[in-house]
Amino acid sequence: MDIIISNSSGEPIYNQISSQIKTMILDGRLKEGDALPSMRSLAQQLRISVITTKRAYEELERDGFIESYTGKGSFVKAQNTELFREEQLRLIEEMLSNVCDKAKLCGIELDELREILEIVYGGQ
Amino acid sequence: MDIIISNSSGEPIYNQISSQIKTMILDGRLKEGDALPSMRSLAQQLRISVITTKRAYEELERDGFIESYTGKGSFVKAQNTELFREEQLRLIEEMLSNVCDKAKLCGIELDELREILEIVYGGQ
DNA sequence: TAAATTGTATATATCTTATATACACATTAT
DNA sequence: ATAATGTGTATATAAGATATATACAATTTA
Repeated sequence: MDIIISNSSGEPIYNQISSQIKTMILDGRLKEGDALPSMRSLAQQLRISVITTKRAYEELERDGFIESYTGKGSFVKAQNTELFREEQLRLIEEMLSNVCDKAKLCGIELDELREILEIVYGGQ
Repeated sequence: MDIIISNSSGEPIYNQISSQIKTMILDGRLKEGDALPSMRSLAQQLRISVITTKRAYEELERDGFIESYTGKGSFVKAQNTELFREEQLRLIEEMLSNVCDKAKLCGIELDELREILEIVYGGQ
């Protein structure tokens, strides 16, 4: 499992893990029923504590992405992608609203924002 | 001084204060040389500790927005608005990049993002 | 059924946020 | 001049979030 964590980013490690796994589930790299690495093996691989991987998995379980069974392991659940899309849209709207606030504050026009958006969306 | 703080937002109080004062400086409500409310009076008004207002003012001082003098008070400095604009542009680009990552993850097209951007920029 | 592997729970350490209190400097009223 | 008040500053402390070590419980496997 390719997970990369940064200690300097300021984002909690358990969040980095759960969001990367979320991404893998949503883009199809992980499918319904697939087994996740055990909390211990992932912790060992990332050189962090089991408690931290557990917290990441708890977050994924709370959000309906996986299920864990004592003694067996953790597995990807069936996804409601449409519901997730709606949730993401709400988040994106909020983020764009923050961008607009920042922009207006120093006189950045809508056109300029549109340009930046197109550039960062297009490339990568 | 009209400053509104929220205890439930999750954003640190000192950040809420400093960012609102930054806004006032940048949109012209506060001008070079203007005196800020004393740390004590602002703390009293917001029913928070002096240490918290001090931390907000320290942040503003570190970012070059104000200067504080023991016994006298805190005052707005001359602004380099062009430099600030450049910094904000970098931040905005980063935020838009995050938006695009989120969008691609659940199949949201550039057109849809553009629409949302226009809506949240236009109204308010 | 014993050993190994899995998830879980408890107690602890460190950092960030927010605070109370006491201190140092400048202005103002006497 | 100087005492009183108002200003910013420094130290010690409390509460919450993040990450950990260690021991416990359930399942699988040899």
